[in-house]
Amino acid sequence: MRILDTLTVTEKNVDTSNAVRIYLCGVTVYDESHIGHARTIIVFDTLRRYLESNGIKVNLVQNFTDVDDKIINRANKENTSAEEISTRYITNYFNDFDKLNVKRADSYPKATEHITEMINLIQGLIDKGFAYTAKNGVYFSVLKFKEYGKLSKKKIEELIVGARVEVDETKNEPVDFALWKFADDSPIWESPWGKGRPGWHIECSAMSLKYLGSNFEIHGGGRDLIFPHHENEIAQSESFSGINFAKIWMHVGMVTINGEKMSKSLGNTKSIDFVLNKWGPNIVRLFCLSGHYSKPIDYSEDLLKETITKWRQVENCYFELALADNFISESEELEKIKEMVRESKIEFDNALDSDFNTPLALSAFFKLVKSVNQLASSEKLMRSISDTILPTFHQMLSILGLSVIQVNEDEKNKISNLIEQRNMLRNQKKFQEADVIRKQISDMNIILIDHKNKTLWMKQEKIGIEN
RNA sequence: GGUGAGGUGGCAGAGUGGCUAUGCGUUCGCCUGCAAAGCGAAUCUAUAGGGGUUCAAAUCCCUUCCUCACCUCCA
Repeated sequence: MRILDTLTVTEKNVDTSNAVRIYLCGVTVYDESHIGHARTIIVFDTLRRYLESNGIKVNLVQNFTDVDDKIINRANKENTSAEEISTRYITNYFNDFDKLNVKRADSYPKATEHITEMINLIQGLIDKGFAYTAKNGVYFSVLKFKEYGKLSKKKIEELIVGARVEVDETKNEPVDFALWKFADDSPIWESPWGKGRPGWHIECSAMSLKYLGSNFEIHGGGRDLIFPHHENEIAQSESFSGINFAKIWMHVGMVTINGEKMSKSLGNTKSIDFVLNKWGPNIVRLFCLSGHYSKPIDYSEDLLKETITKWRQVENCYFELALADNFISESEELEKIKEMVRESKIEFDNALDSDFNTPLALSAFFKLVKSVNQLASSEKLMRSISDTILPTFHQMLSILGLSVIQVNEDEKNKISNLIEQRNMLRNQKKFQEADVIRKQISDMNIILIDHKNKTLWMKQEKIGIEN
């Protein structure tokens, strides 16, 4: 599998000979997560699902930033503690992402639980001459790290000239960034240099080193983290370890709305709670994977509505496969189907192997869906054919993290009985009474499909906008 | 201003030198008691403008225009 590396701007092979170690920059827990966060996390969730489906072990570490000025501000505003705020939004995070069918990462380290590791790292940087103590804190000396700017392709001189923030005169250079910030009010920790809090970037250097070592396979996050966050992480980590930090940097494009970036500061975010209520998890996942991960994707109601149609086809396909009749089919036909399924999976895999091209993989998936619906429509979808297709269909669904609504046995029996009653009435041409039963069934979110010789049913996921 | 990514049919979105991507939409049809869903056919040979290289370019080169992102916290 090849992934485009932001640092070298080349496609690099992912080393899968051992467990693939992935560090994903997660969220700062001061508010609800939104669809932008969801995209990044769904991309990485799908990536890990794909690798795992090929029998490759993955060690996915995703941090929570739970010490930050925004958290403290919010706590002050609500007259509570920073801890209360971060705990609340971590709970909120898991609630949202469980619903989005995102598999739990292998660990979710928190900044506040790794203060010691950060202090050790900062001390190491001071000892090696890369960091210094000043009036307001401990800073990283950017000029000491010769390769600074290599990830974001920025020149240090230009950063110094173009510094837009008010320059803190106590630093040696305006570009130097804080590793430790002195503070007197909670939350604060003791350190060899004085009470205070860690800077933003140091947590990821410390925690990735602790959990994944100093040269792991993939470091990921949103594109907006390239500068300064990931640039600074590289500076810290490589100055400390003396070796390359991550082998591949993988960055996910922004979610825009009306062509503009969705962000808290612009106030145009769509929370995950909102999109889940409106569209449901499958539509949201399909939407997030419908464009190449590296490019921006625009959130528009029309596009999401389109996605509902696509999802209905998948549901239709699923129930056709699940409820196919037990006819005996010709073996010649079966061989053709086997070949079709095999090619479909190869197309799907090739797309993902080639810089995780999910839109291309989705097109392979929808081709398979279409083929099934064609077979069903021409009354050729026998049990044996369904059984040939089902494993691959399920595998693709599982990689994409999609799940068709499940129906229990009681419900199945009830549906079968009602269908039988209705068909009896239909045979007697008592259509009004038959329609009453159909209505009764549709109230259970079951759609009936009248084929020539039998009536098929499917359970549809309820999608908020349709109500 | 600097840096980076882009501009593909009504829409979304692949393709990075030659072969119909794919999907949605729209119209008509099949199926049905009527629907729904599904299927079929039609629409759609598109590649920001201009130059160039080539037997051949959406794909390479030059140029113009436009969009977005990052340069400040941000997934």
